[in-house]
This record gives sequence, C-alpha cells and structure tokens, in this order.
Amino acid sequence: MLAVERKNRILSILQTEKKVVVSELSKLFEVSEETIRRDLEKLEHEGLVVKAYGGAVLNENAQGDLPLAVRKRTNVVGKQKIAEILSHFIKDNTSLMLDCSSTALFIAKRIKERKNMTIITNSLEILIELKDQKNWKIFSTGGLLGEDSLALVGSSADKMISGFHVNASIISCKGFDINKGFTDSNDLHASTKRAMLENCDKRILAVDSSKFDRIAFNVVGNLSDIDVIVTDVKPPEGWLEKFRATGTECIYPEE
Amino acid sequence: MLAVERKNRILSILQTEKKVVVSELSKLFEVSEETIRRDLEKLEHEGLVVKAYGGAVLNENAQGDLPLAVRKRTNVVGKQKIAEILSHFIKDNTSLMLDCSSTALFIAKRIKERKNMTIITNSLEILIELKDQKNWKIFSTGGLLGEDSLALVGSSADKMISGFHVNASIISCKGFDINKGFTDSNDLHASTKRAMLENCDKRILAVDSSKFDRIAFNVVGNLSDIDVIVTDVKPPEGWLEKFRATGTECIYPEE
DNA sequence: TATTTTTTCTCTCTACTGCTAACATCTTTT
DNA sequence: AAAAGATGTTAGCAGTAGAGAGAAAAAATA
Repeated sequence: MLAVERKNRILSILQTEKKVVVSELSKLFEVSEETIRRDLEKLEHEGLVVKAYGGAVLNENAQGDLPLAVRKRTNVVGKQKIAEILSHFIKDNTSLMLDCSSTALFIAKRIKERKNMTIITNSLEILIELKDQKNWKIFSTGGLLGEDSLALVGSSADKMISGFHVNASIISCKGFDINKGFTDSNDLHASTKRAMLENCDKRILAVDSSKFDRIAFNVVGNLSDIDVIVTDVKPPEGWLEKFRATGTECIYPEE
Repeated sequence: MLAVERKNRILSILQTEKKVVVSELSKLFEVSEETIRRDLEKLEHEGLVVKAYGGAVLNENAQGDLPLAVRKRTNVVGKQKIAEILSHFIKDNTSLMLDCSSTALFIAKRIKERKNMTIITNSLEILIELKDQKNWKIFSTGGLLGEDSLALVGSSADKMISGFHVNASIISCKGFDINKGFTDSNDLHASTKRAMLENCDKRILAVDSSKFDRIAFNVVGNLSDIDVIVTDVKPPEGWLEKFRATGTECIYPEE
C-alpha cells in the first residue's frame, strides 16, 4: 500500500469517525505506530487534521478554510488540480510571489513540505497559512486592506513588490480571453498583479476553466506578459496554437 | 476517548447548556473529577471558558477570537483595563498606529464603534479584527513575518511607517523600568515601535503592571520619548514624581 | 456574627501511555 | 552509484490520569 493511499484512507476514516487513534490505525494498516504518526504529521502540515495526544481529529477549520473567508467556492476541484500541477514545479530554495486568490492559497497549502522558501504575498490568508513554516522567509507587501478581500493593495503594495525580484510569480485572475488577455474586476488588485509579473524570472498564470472566455473590467495583461499558463482542463486547440505563436507554455492535466 | 475530544465535547455542552458542573462531567465521561478540572483549567488558559467554583461557564469575551492565536494570556484583566481607559480618549475621525501586542489588539476590539478611523498596524491579528469595519482605512505595514508572532517587521515595515503621520501611536513593550526606560526582547519589533513613535503627534505607551521593573534586551525608548503612559494599576509615588519631572502624563484606573 | 460541616479545589506523587528524535534499513528515483 | 524517501527500532522525555492529603470556599448551624 502506497503512503498516499494510506493517508487518503485515514482522511476518509476521519470523515466518518470524526477521530482516529494511532494504535488502531497501526493495526489496521499493519505498519508501525511511528509511520502513522508521520502520516498524521504530514496531514497536519497540509492543514487537514489536528494531531492530538493518542490520535488526531479533523480540522473543522480547514473544511471551509479560514472562518474569515466568505470564499466563492467555484471550481474547487479545478483549482486543486492546478495547485497539484504547480507544486511539482516548485523546488526547494526558491522565491515566489503569490497574489491574493484562492488558487494561490491552494498552492501555498501544497508547498509546505518545501525547504528554505522565500514567499512574497499580499494575501493575509496565505500569510496565516504559512506563518509556522520554519526557515522560510515570508514577506508581506504593505498596503490598504481591501474592502471585500483579505488582500493588501494600493500604491504602497505595488512599490514594495518593486523592491524585490523572485524566481517566479504565480497569479490568478477573474477572466481569461484568448484575444483580450486576462482581466480582473478591481483596479487595485490588477495593478498589484502587474507589479508581481514585472519583478520575477518566470511569470506564471494559474487560471481554471471557470474563467475562460470571461472579460472583467481591468486588463492585467495579455499572452505576451506570461511565460507559463496552468489550467485544469485542456484548452481548445485554437488556443494552444496561439500559445505556441506567442511562445507561452501551457500546462494542463493529462487526459 | 482522546483528551481533545473530551475538551471539544465540553465546549459544545457549554454552548447549549451555558454552564457545566465538574461532578456531572466526571460521571458523563467516566473519568475522575481531577481530570475534568484539568480539562477546564486548560480551556481556561486557552481563554475559552471561565472556571467557577464547582464548574465553569463560557467566556463570552472570547467568542469572536481568532482560532490562530495561542495567545499568552498574562494579565488579561490589566490589559482590558488599559484598553478601556484608552478607548475613551480615542475620538471619531482620527488616525492611529497600533503595534503588534495583545494590548493593542484589545484596544482594536474596543474602538470598533468609532467612525471614519484610519489605522496603521503591523499586526495581522489587528488587521483581521478590523477587516469588516466600514468606512475605515486600514493600512498594513509590509515586512517580514515574525517567527513566533503574527507581526510584520524589518526595514520595509519601518520605512513604510515613516511614510505616514498619524494623530497618535499606541505601543506596548515587554519591560518597563523607571530608569532604563521601556524595552523589548526582539530588535526588529523594537525598531518598528520606535518608527511608530517618530511619526505621530501623541506618543502613547500602554504597559500593564506585569511589565513593571523588567528589563528586556532591546531598548525602545525612555520617558522623554513618551507623552502619555497608561497602566492598569497606580504606579509607586516615586515613579509619578519622575513622570511629572519629564512632563509625561500618566493615566491609571481610579483606585 | 462566629463556628462547624460539607463541598470543592490544589498540590504532590505515581504509574502509564504516547511522543520526539536520532539512527538504521530498505526501496525508489535520478 | 548516489540521493531521496519511506519505514522500523530504540531510548529518553513529555503528557495524561488517578489517588490522597490538606487548604480553601461555600453552606449550614448555632
């Protein structure tokens, strides 16, 4: 039995039983208790469970993410797929900028196992998600706290971002149109995203299929501003041709 | 049954019954009364319940508290008193800087009724506490996320603070000594506090009595750097004389 | 009000279970 | 072949729980 299989089974047991006990799991899976503890440790790191003396319980808190967020949970599966794909490309000892988007938050949750990372973000949720990472450098942009989001935006945020240069920036957007480019509904957010794209080696756009063919009010950029596009489904062939034409790499799940 | 399970059940019983009785819980969970007492003791330390003779009740005050903080709950009563006093001095339409301290967080909770405030802080907890305030401007300093705190510190935080000027800065510290001044155990925090004091009209030090006669490693400032000191108990007469000599106003609760 | 009785609490001691961390072993990947 | 990852083993440490004695608080009684 694979380690991930076991971890998934533990999660599904937790969902019905509400709690698990180390000694029982050890017998059930016929592995040592230490192995179970390590599994639980990893699951805790991923924010899915809370370890307790003798076992673990579900992290209620993680079900709906932070209690604070009134997040629109559109296409969670797609966003998870994108986070899964991207997490494989992110190595130890690299620096990243992450914008304030649910996709970026999923990515943050996924890369907790990496070592010595440097993260710059304007998302309070990502800051809180990563606050306990040892040996990481977590920078927050300053700025004005957004009205309906947990993002820091405005000129001070943009200025701060310009003071850094990272290996890669990962940003998301509200709309993606093959001709019009990618757009957002808030000009302050759009400006911050642009600043992130201007101060990195690799410009990555994470955009799930619910954004396809949508155009929001504020243009963030177009294909030539992006090095890699990551999506949850294979885009239409016509798009892929365009991507090849502009030299934009496109990554999507196999089949 | 895991210890955490029991504690969670106690909390949920509390939510419906409003109170719990040690002897009843002991029978219900089939553990000794000492064990129940220890559970309640831990829950009280976490600030979730208030122990009483024979049982415990919910801590109303903590209902809206963040799940993230494992707050050091030292002298909560004193800090509340200080917040109470200060809240009377804070008027509508003013701008404040608040540092990252539990006292500042208590103050933030108290002044939510004010209108049109402008707040600058380096505390993530204060940002989240105030995120839903309508018609307020909430600014975050940027900076490096502290190791053991939810604070943003470092040169970028300090630089950002220098770009603002507010009506009053309210800061706290780890130690207050009448001769040595006020000190903190972290140089980055100390530097941020200094920056806050340098960019305001009124410099306010909120220091509860648990900090009296303690000296931490990093000096933040001395009496001449402060306009108003707010404490939870009346300081010794000798101190009051010194305050008069340096022209520092001192406010404390009446007897 | 003062005193006694009862209840509850605090503290210490002890036993036990589970945890952490370091190392060894084996497998898989590069 | 070397590096990385997963698993098992061990020893010392930390968290949990119960028992009993004495202190403190509340209630009952004088």
